[in-house]
Amino acid sequence: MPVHQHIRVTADAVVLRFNAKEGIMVLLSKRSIPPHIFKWGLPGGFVRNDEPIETTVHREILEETGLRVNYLEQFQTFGEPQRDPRGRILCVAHLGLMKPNATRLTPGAGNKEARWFPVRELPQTAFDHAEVIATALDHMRLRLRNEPLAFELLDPKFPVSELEKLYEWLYDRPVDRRNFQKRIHNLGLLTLQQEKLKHPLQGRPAQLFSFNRDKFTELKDKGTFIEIFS
Amino acid sequence: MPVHQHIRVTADAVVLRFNAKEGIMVLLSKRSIPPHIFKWGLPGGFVRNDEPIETTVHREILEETGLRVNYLEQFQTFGEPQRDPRGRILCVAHLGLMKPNATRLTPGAGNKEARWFPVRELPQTAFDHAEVIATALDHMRLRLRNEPLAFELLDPKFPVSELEKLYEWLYDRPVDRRNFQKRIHNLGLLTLQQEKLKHPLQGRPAQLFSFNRDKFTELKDKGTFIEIFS
DNA sequence: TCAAAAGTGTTAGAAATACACCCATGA
DNA sequence: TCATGGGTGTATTTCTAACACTTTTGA
Repeated sequence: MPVHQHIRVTADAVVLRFNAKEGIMVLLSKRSIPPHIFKWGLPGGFVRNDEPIETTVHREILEETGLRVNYLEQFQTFGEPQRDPRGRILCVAHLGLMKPNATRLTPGAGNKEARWFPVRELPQTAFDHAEVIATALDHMRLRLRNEPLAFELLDPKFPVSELEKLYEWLYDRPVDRRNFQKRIHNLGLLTLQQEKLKHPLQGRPAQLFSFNRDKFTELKDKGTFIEIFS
Repeated sequence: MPVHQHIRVTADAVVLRFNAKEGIMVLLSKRSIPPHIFKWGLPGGFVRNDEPIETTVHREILEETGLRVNYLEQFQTFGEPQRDPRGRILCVAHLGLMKPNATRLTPGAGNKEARWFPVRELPQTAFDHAEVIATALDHMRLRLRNEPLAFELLDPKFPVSELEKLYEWLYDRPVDRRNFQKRIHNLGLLTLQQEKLKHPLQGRPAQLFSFNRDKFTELKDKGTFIEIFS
């Protein structure tokens, strides 16, 4: 049985970035070869024989887009027999998160065209990648309740409103500013920075905060079940 | 690159059962061939070329143990290059749940020996299966908060105390009986049955309840975020 | 001085927690 | 009648939810 098995494996990533104006964006690259030529697909590719799966993902993202994610987590393996016309190919799908700076795409870095798309306005996608993206967002919504993933999408120093707007975009519902601030500050996970946001486009400059990861780890080690937000 | 890829794929399952006396048990089968001969491993095996991954799991569980699970869900793919001495072999790991009846093992059904082990007293396990089991239990603990997985481990009609004890075993902490009942009943997910538990070993016979899946679906469709228990 | 976003407190209702005694059954 | 597990209520505290005006800045 194992001798005759012929299944190939790719590792692909749903890479997200966020900012308050544009919302949540996903990184796609335009396919330059069949199948699904000229459609947009997730960065990723075939796992090398001796390569850890996460390494494949980092390598392919870098090759196809020139970018490096600061957070990567596997979330599901897609394996329907007919999902790829080339034969049986499994896709080990990952969620990748980037901070707003460092997401600039330099055209011509590879031979592929890469672009950020708002998750609510995706182009025509290759294979089952639309389903993979939808599953990634569901996964993100669940994980965000208990894990500090949100901070992987924000600059090291950020205003509370930025965090709040991330939740509003992700869960697609309004959040009460006052209650949100109380709740977040009561958790004790944010450290006030001396600086304020420089040159806001408009309005009063916001206080900046940083995420206190040590405090989070301490709470988690104590066995406290942390509900960051819901 | 894809032409030279030589990676094989297995689908394996952490199958659980539960009862109040013995707690949570996991199904293992004794390996009859190298590597790790005579160690205990998860039921599972190589995915056939045109076979959906879940089908592999059902088939292998049936072949190795004669049992059928009533719930199956993929939770993680394990792919460290050195995890199997035979070469690069990925393991798409699943969580399987069974109801207390229908877990009787009939010896001699296959050529393998299969047994239930308490999750807290595992024997020596093959490959990285101890890690896979630990990850499955973490996954179960998380999913159980929002999904009605607990009922997959209980008989169709069960006393509330059975549900409560499942939570106590899984999270390894005591639960207040009165508060638990209030909370569970307030959710409105349990339907009172006319029957009472027949022939309890000791004490007053308990009222039986069934899980109201329609009600759960209705709440979920309304967008209510359901926290079953934590 | 205007427009835009930031910052801030109180109150009412809901939910969580802590806690102990009586009931139904079989041996 | 005893041992065993099942069933139940109340008071306190904590958390959640609803709600609007003032402050700071740049244009």
